[in-house]
Amino acid sequence: MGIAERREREKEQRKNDIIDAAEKVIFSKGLDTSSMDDVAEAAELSKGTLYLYFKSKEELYLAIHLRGNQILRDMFARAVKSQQYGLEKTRAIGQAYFEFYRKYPDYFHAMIYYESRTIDFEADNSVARQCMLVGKETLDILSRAIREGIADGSIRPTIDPVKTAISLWGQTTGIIQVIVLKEDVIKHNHQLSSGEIIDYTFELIYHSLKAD
Amino acid sequence: MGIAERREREKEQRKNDIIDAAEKVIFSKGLDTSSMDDVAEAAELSKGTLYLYFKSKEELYLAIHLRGNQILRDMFARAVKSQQYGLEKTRAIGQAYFEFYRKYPDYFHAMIYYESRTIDFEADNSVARQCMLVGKETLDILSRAIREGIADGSIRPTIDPVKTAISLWGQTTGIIQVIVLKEDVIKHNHQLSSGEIIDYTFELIYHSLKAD
DNA sequence: AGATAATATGACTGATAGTCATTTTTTTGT
DNA sequence: ACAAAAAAATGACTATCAGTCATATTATCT
Repeated sequence: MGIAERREREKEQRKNDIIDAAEKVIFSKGLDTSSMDDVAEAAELSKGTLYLYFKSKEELYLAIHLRGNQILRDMFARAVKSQQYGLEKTRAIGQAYFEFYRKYPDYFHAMIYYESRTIDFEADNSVARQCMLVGKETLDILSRAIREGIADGSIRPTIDPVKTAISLWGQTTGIIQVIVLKEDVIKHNHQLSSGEIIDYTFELIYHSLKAD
Repeated sequence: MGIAERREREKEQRKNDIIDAAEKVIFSKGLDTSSMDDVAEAAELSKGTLYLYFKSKEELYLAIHLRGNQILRDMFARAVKSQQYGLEKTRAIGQAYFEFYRKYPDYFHAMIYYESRTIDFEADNSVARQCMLVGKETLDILSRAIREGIADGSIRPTIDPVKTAISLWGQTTGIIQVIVLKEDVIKHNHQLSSGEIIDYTFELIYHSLKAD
């Protein structure tokens, strides 16, 4: 009998509806100023019901974060396919990251929100677990591109693919974060646009990887 | 008459006492779980009084952040003095940043807290203003080191000192942040220590700057 | 149809940021 | 030295909100 299955599907559906409502509210008002009552109203459910699907506001926000992670992973996968050589794949991944921020700034914000607090990914919390898994997949795409670059001779052979992937991940997240938060200050103090800084950063990274 | 001046001094002193108390509480319990009542009790003042000196919990935390910024700036200044050539100065700055995190993880956390939310530095808010100023001084130390490196031939001449300073600032903050938050995951998934990642990152950056 | 299980509700609780009328302390003018 | 004025400090109070739970509604099973 398919009743249990249907129920499972409906539960998933409702979960998604709640995330949709939460996005609508949080993306328009900001996380801090959005209450669970706001989300409940947007979802046309009572607040208590939200807590049947997500055990805290934090976990609900983490579910939004997860969606962002999935989009980013898919963008990385597409970026890799767009280029032939590993070095260019790596650069394309960096550009995809920045494009992700441009296209989905709210998701990026959700991501960096979790960059400022420690989450217990080991906790038996399916959302946090999934986040970690998708994050690992994303990083794997990057380290694979680097490995390919070494194999095809576009990246210098002394490069360590895994260390480099982790390092680039941090570096790129960091520079985008600086741009998000200090764009105005940088424009005001140094007359530089975010695009210039980003492109320049990718040049630096490119230079640090390319075979001579 | 020196009364106004003494008052000014006393006010400054009290402000500092409050920040001391706030650090004690927040560094031991965490920001989210520390209440203004906790801080008030630690400062042996009523909560209302705190609000005479800081207009919000946020601003009080920003004052802690400012202290961290000042320490970091001073560490950068010392790092620069420790080396002769620009390229080595630049690397020493990076190492000083990581050392700052090691020595003052609580200040680092206060810093990245503000990396996840936009602050209005233009607001007539002396603490935010001071933060921005100290941040600018810190960045100037870095861009000066890079400029020196170009002049002394240790850094390649095509490097743009200001763009590079901004870029390295973001990259380094980003990689330390990744380490702070994902140290366990990285150890578990890739058997890599934070020291290895950091050293490797500095090698990459070094390679991207050095004259050939 | 009645019993049982699964979902949903919203009033309630506890915590806490921020306010403000009142009190206490300090300074000033005589 | 004292009263008036100014400055600093207080803590009870308000508003908001995350999270809970006893109760009600709806769906499923026999």
